[in-house]
Amino acid sequence: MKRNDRKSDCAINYALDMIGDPWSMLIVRDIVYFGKRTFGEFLASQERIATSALSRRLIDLEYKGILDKTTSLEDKRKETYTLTNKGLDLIPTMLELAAWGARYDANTGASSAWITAVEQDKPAMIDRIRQAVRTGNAVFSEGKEATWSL
Amino acid sequence: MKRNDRKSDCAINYALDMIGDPWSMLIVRDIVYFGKRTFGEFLASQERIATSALSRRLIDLEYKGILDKTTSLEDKRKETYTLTNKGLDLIPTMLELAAWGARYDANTGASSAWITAVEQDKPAMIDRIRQAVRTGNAVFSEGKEATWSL
DNA sequence: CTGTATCCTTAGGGATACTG
DNA sequence: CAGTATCCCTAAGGATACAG
Repeated sequence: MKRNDRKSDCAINYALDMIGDPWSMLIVRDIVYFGKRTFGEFLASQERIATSALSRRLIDLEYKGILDKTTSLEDKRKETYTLTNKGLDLIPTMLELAAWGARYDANTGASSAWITAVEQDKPAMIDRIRQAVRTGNAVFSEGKEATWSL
Repeated sequence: MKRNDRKSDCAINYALDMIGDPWSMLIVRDIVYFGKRTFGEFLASQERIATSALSRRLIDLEYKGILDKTTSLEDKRKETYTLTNKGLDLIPTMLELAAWGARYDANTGASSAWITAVEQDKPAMIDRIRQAVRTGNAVFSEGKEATWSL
């Protein structure tokens, strides 16, 4: 029996069943930070996820109610992935992960300014981020985390 | 090549490398929520981790600087696991996971009172939790999450 | 180009035996 | 009891082919 089959009445355990794998939060990050919405955009992420893995993750996240998949209006072949409300509610968790990571990872000095800004007034920032994502804007303008626009 | 080998300058990616597996945060939870400190106590968690898996997780978390392992003063055979500062700093992330999980998991209604209380004044609660953990106290008095004491 | 299917490989959990 | 070692098995990622 695999761990995922184990139920418990713990909310943390539930959360880990939902997004406690190595990729899900990175997909959320790609959407929130970089405004990504398509398969190809996710595929081009820094961490080089394989197509098969990405495909499964997207299906899984949709099944779990974290992503919505809709056919693009412009290009019918293209599917567009957006965060559901359940997915948008992961923003605070994502920010805490980022803050913790930035604190202890020697390689992420560049993003510390942004992290610090978020810490100043977290609830307000979460609102602004949430709004930005819902309206299709990205937190970061480029592939770099150095320049953010909120 | 496995995903863990992939470096990126993303703080979230770093955080996921550290604690993005299915067990690490549950061990942190066991320490923070229930005041657990020994192998046997972790082993008895609701989710029934196997001895071998627990052993590897503990070694790994110590290696990553999240846990400290010290020989118990009373019983020399017994190792005691405590959170480092780096580990204690995971408390905010853990609380966000719990809040998110409680919101969307139908089975965790029992813990919502506690979650609500934390949301009232999160920074203060984090401090109190941190202090409690450092002094060896548990947030929850029993195996149930219903009764908390802070 | 978007996404899935296939095949291969591996990390890591489960059960259990075992050492101290 | 604390913890590790061994063996097995499965979930899931990587590479790639390929279908729409």
